[in-house]
Amino acid sequence: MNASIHKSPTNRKLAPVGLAAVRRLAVERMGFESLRPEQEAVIAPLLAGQDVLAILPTGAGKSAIYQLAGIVIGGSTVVVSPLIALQVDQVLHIEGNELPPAAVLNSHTSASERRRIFEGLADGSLEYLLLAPEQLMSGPTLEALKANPPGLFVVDEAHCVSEWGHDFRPDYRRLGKVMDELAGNGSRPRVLALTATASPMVREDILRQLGTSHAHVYVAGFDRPNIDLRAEICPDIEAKEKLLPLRIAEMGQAFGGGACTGIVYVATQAATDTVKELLQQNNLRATTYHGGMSKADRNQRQHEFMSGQVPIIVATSAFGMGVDKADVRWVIHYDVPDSIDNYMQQIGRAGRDGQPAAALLLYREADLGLQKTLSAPTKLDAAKVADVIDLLRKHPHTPKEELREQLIETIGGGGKLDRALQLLELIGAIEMTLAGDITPRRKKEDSGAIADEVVAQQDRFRDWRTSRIEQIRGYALTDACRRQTLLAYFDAAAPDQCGACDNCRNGRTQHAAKVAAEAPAISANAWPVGSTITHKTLGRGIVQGYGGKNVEILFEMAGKKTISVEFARKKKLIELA
DNA sequence: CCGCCGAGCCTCACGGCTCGGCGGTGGACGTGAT
Repeated sequence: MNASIHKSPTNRKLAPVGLAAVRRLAVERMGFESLRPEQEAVIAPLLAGQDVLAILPTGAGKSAIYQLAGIVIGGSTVVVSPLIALQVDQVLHIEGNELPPAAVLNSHTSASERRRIFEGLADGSLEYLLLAPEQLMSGPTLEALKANPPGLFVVDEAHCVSEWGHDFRPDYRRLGKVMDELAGNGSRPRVLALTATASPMVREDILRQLGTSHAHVYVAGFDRPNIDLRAEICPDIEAKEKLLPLRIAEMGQAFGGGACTGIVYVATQAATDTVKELLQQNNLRATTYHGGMSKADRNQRQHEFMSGQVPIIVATSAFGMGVDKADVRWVIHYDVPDSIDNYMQQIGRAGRDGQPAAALLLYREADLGLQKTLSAPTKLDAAKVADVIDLLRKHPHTPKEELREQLIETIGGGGKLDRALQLLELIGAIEMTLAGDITPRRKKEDSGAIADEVVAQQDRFRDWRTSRIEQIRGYALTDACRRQTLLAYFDAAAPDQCGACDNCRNGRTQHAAKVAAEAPAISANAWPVGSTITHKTLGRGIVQGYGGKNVEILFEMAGKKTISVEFARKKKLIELA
């Protein structure tokens, strides 16, 4: 599907006169009564020339922020968005309001359309250009933007930078370099990164990757108080099979009787069918959705669910981004997700209308294993990495395509080479341009030692991924208030007891609070929760909380660790950063 | 690293059990062939 440049009658630039102009535009073009405080809190620093990372809950009007600010800030607005379908939705939304022209650019864009887009950038008639990060790696697109630098560079769904940039979609990691290239012409655009969920670690990762470490970070809050939180421990698959239809039926009753809308998340594509059959045996109508289906199938099933023809959708994590159905009453995880980050994203699809909704996690210990395999990064062999380094040093003038073939022969394909190069660059052993030209650095050091560093880096990444899965276990098994547990992960304030989770309802929370109160009060004299610290061997991390005599720290590279406060003090291991 | 499957075992017709080997396990863009 291709959205074309829309020649709207409002095709004129407005003078950059600041917030007053944005407020007026919001009323005139979008029909708002006024801007929301969160929107102003993001737009104001942007207009003042700052980069901004904004974490705003769904429904806070994220797109309006860049749509309005983009007009007032001179130059075009480039919007990086992870899915073509999302980009097309955005363009349709822009065209529905009286906003300047917008276009999407991707591999399906025809040559003539592409030419019109580049012309639009050159003569200033195109305001919004929506594309995926991969598109920015194409020479012509980058050249067109360098020739006509945008005023505002938006990274929508910015958690993808951290979530996918490490391995799945590495071009997300190269966005910082794209901006460096744009800045090479003396005009680095202002950066606006937008997302609904980002833990402190993910925030730091996003800013580091985008090269905007001094950005203004605005967090509007994570809590979705209308979503009731529950988890049930299931010893085996039979328990899950029994509970799922039962709980769905109960929710139907609780939320007004009859079939009510919900999402069942499963871990594998095959499980979408088996769980759908399980539901059908219990007279529950459901459809399925996963990434292995054809585009047409996916569209059809999504439509069936969105339009209310089928109340339940059984899906892998492929389902959800950009899904904005107001009346989803419940989200049930039949299999555990891979992290609290993704859990929050997925349950956030319930209760968008503000009415009561529920999120239930069916936790089976053995399900963690699958997530561990799925999210485990590729293994790198130190000897082969050393060979790669030697090859790079020996052949600085080999044409890069030829060199790449040799490198793949050395280390293997399947992303291994790209990951190795990415890590070599991270530790400063090579420099790499967007075009893929590589310059070796640290040439006097032993290639074996550098390779060990690369492998150690990869191991720490693996540990971080594993620790995220471990925290799902923590959430499932906790006696504390579930809302508090989730919000603490995101470093967000929470009441002692929310009253809207299973633990609060059955009194477990009060017991947990009593135990905590009886533990020695150590946190006051140690490092405040939420503060950034440096550990002698484990590096930078964020204090997440205290349990007994231990402090829990989420490290950038090493993941979550529990450390004895007394030991850390005695050895002077931890210092406030 | 889980779970499925077949082999082997126990014992006497068939089924139930254990054990070891091995296959499968998310997410999207792009390019280029048909």
